[in-house]
Amino acid sequence: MEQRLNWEQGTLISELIQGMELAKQLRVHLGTASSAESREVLVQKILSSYENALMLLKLSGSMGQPPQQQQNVGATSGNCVPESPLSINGGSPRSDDFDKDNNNQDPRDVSKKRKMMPRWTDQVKVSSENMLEGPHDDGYSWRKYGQKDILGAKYPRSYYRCTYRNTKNCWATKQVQRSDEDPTVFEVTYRGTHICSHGNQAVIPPPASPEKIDLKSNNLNNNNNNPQLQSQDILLNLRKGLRVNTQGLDNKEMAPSFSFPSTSFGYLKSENHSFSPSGVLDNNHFFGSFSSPFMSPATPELNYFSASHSQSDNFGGILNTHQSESDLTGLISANTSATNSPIMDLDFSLDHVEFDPNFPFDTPGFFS
DNA sequence: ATTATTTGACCATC
DNA sequence: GATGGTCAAATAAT
Repeated sequence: MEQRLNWEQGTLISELIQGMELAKQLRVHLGTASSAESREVLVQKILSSYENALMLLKLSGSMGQPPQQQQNVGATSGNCVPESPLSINGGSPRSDDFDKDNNNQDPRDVSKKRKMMPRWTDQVKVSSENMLEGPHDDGYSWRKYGQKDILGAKYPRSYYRCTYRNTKNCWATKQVQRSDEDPTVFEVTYRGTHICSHGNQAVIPPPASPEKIDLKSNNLNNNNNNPQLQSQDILLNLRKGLRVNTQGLDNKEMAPSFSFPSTSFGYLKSENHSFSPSGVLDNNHFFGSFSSPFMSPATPELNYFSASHSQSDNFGGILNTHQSESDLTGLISANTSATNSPIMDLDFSLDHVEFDPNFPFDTPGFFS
């Protein structure tokens, strides 16, 4: 938790710094004969930065405490949550107990949060070729933490979490269930979004890497071609690209350091996934919401958001900060792909952009 | 030595 | 109580 909060703070600070830098750039632009276009771009960037920062503050404030305490410990979650040792406490090694020890926090927050994490299912077909070599991964580094025989299922379900859960507080998990009907098909249910930067290689899908582990154990760790993750990665990378480039001059300069491989967009539009009927989440959604002046014109539906709902910029940034997943999940509850139903993003974007008037922005130490 | 997997047990939910 | 999800000690792999 501490790590995450620090990370949020860092993100917040960098957003604010970015906003400041952009404002400086804008000032320079104003003093020169720069085009209105580039000024507009800068303005958008600035707005986006500050919106992100505010959103970050809001979500930070609403996280990590029971709702009834929200009004007076908004800052606490940002800075004052008791530092909890990640080490195992002697009496009860279970992390649930660890959570209980974390005062100021509902012990069920974590499980609740996880329950509300965005979730979507991907069906992955593993060719016999891959079966032999071991399926290549989805660009993320997963660590298996459990396996369970599921009632009525022929094959056990495997549970994976992000390898960087501890180091980067990345809470993404996935479940892999081999299909009864077609053993070459694996249903991969992803939960949570990666905040670790280690997924970025997914934008350029890695060559088949041997994951022989599961081959011997009946359940393959099949993780290829996951459009959602791809888009998450794109999101992350886009964010990175934004950052890098906003430190520079304007968006036209970002091309060399940032580009969308065309294949990624292909993945985004791929139909090779199905959503679970329950907590569905399509990250295309996020992608769509992550409007940016830099979005490729080749993605009209994305530009649609960009143009019509610039507020949704927030969530692109926030998503990357892995803010309150419960909040986010709520926001995205009406899941749909950007491709299929951009209208849904309208709600997604606008309903939650308002800031909580009661949010204690002036809480001492909140900005420290 | 470090990192990952296996697996039985614990816990929450229904 | 049954079930699914997670933990963590033991074990294996690197």
